Amino acid sequence: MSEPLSSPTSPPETDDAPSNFVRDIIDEDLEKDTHDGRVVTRFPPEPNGYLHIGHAKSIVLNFGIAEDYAARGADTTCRLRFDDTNPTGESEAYARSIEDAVHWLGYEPDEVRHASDYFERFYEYAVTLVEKGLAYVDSQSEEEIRENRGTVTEPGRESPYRDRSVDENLDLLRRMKAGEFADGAHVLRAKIDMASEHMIMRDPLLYRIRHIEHYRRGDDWCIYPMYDFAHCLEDAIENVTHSLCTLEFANNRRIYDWILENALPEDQLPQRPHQYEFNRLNLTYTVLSKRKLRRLIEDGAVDGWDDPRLFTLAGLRRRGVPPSAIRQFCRAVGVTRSPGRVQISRFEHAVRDDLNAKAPRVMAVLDPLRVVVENFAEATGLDEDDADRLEADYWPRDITGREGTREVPFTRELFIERDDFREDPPEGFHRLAPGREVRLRHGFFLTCTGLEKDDAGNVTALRAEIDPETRSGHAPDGRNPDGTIHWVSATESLPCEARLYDRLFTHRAPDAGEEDFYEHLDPDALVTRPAARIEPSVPGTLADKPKRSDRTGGADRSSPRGGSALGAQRFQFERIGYFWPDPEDASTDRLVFNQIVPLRDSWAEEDTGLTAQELEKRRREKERERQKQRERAMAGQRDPVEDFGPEQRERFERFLKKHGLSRDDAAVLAERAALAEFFESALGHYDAPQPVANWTINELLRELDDDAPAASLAALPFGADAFARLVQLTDEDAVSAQAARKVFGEMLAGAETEPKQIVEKRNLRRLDDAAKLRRTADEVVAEHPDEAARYRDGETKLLGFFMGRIMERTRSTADAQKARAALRDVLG
RNA sequence: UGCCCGGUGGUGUAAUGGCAGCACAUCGGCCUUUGGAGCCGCUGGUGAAGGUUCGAAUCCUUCCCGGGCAGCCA
Repeated sequence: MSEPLSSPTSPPETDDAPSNFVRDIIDEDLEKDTHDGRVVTRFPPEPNGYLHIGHAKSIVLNFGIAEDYAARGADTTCRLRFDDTNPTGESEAYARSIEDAVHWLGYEPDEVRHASDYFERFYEYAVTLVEKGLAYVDSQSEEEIRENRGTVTEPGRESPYRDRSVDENLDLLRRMKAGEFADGAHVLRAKIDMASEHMIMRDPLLYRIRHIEHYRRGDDWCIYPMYDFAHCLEDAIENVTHSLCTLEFANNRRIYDWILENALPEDQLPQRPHQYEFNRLNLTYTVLSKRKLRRLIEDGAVDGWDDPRLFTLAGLRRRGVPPSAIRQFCRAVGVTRSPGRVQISRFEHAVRDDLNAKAPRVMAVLDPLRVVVENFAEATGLDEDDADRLEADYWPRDITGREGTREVPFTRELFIERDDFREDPPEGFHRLAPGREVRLRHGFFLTCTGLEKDDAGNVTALRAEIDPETRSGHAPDGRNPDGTIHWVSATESLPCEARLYDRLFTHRAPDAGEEDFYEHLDPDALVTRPAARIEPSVPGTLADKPKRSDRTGGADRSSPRGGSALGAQRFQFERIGYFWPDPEDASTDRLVFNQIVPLRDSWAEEDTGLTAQELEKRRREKERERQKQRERAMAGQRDPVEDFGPEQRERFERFLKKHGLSRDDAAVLAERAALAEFFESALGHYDAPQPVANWTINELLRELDDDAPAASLAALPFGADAFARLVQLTDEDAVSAQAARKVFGEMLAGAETEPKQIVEKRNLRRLDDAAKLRRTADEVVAEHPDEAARYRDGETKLLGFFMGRIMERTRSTADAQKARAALRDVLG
């Protein structure tokens, strides 16, 4: 009976730890031992607002990596670091709420740090850059700086102060720090390149003057570092190995790398932190940006940061969403580099999935309709105002390992859900209607024998009779009603208020269009049911008031808290949804329940997903869209020669006429002078234009740095002659195409650059011995009987699978033609 | 328009040159004292065109579409 609500051991959450590109990178670094087996991550919020579910994704990512890799033996650390470099708007209160939210989510940072503790060190790094001539004090006005930055298509102009001497810069910087200048009088800038095509590199600002009190450092400083300067250094100071941030910082990686490469001592560079960007979490039917959330709150569209309609962590917490569900959701959505919008139904699924096994079932009626059981006394043998106390299970039978029951009073007058009765039931309606019989959950079968209406024609009460033989919920004659409905006693149930929350916006992407997202606000996102009734057992079974003390580390990680035997905070109101007492407004005299998430309701009109028809329509639209795009793509194709200069044109013509290349190939080579030169030089050693062109374009080109093709070509460990000999080797069938690519890989690595030598050393000569290939094919087929059967069954695409196995076994040396023939032979 | 990043069923995500898989949603069936849960099944996808390769979602080229960058914000 006192079965604890939480299982003693939490389920291993790492089981489904998804593979993602960040973990791939970490695996690789661990493999290469880049960081001596350390994996150091961090969650770096600025304490100027509240956290939302998007931050939860980042928290789960960073702390989850620390947990998972620690379990695998790595030396992991994950810190909470406040990125408090801009005192405007930052506060201790925000910092506390953020730390609290991290705890609530179930994580304990290895350490809590503050960027503001590093201000002295940042300054030292700034001095270093100035001394190296890589930073200068600029005294232009804010407007001048903006104007001189240029645009995405026009280069910027250098500041007239750009060439100040190191000594002058040092002096000015010192005086900025000393408070000799007013806000905006000077800034410190990196000296990089005002003409860079990367806007971020046009002499980015490093420090600005701000005579503002910092919530932790007081008046210690009047210059504050910019994000791009501070963040990478914070990571370096903390020995962060993998610095994870969202995609919009991808451009900033250039300056992140630049600062570290130029400010850090040489010996720290090999282990310096690297930034990786992942996709931020977006949800349908809601907004998540700090700015938009703030606006909703300040305008009174919602009731505060913890309004349960909001996807702030405070809101989700108040609504009753368990942290374990949020963690699971965050793991399930995945980490990639493609931005998208996750359907809210996935979130709801995660919450239901979590609560299904954890929330005991009770009954509540949100919109009560009175039912008078006219044969009560006669059927139960009790007095009219007595109660038949029915024993009801807290758990359905498919929830294993959970037991427990309570008594539910069954009286002459009941309440049922108004929705569960129709005077004129539509097709497929399984519930109560005049003359119909339904099962009352945990009790009798009940038949509606009549109804009462008010002057307006609204049904005000029902008359009904129960079958005395069905107290157990079963009929001796085996009949089984279509529907089962929930109910409470009219006289013994308790009044309560229920708050139902729905998505805040009616549009799947409220902030995506031109229009203001306010236009999509759903006024019905909060529906209050003030006259709800709940079975009397509930208040006594509630765990301690949830309040803000819901520190159950994600509920399932620590032992259940005291309180009643059941110790539950969250319930399923049968057939409605999951609920818990509102932490602010519920009290012992006032029952107020928040709906955490409704139950899935396959009877209700589904407005979340798309119907089959809509799906079909979408498909047709997509096909049309594709057709259109095909046309657009074709129309956009232009003659590459159009933009060519005279030299390129000349090369193009030569490749076309003299070497007989295709227009595409000729254009690719002609466009790139260095590559063209290499190509023609290779041709001098092996005069087979098309094969050499293929190799140049498809294999060589990708190894070149786009920004400096000539330099990377010159830096190649081999010349055009060796390259030509490689092409010749494969062209003359001495090695298979795949083996040739292996050889090329080794040439790039540089230890041995003569193709023939590599072929000999690695034993990569083409294998075309028919008997040998036949034996290999036999073995491969014998090893995969299932696939062989499927192939013989007509799944001929599996030939590729078998080819793969042969190539694997022969280290890519097999002659493809002959191997294929052998396979066909064996497979019949 | 310069640069960077991204496009895989309706949605989110796997497949690291070798069988396009998983989850959610949808639809159908089974089961059910919750129209819940569970179980089984169906439908449906690599933005386009060329190229390389025995073999391409993956490599190359071009195009199309979407996002980001011109704060003394982060």
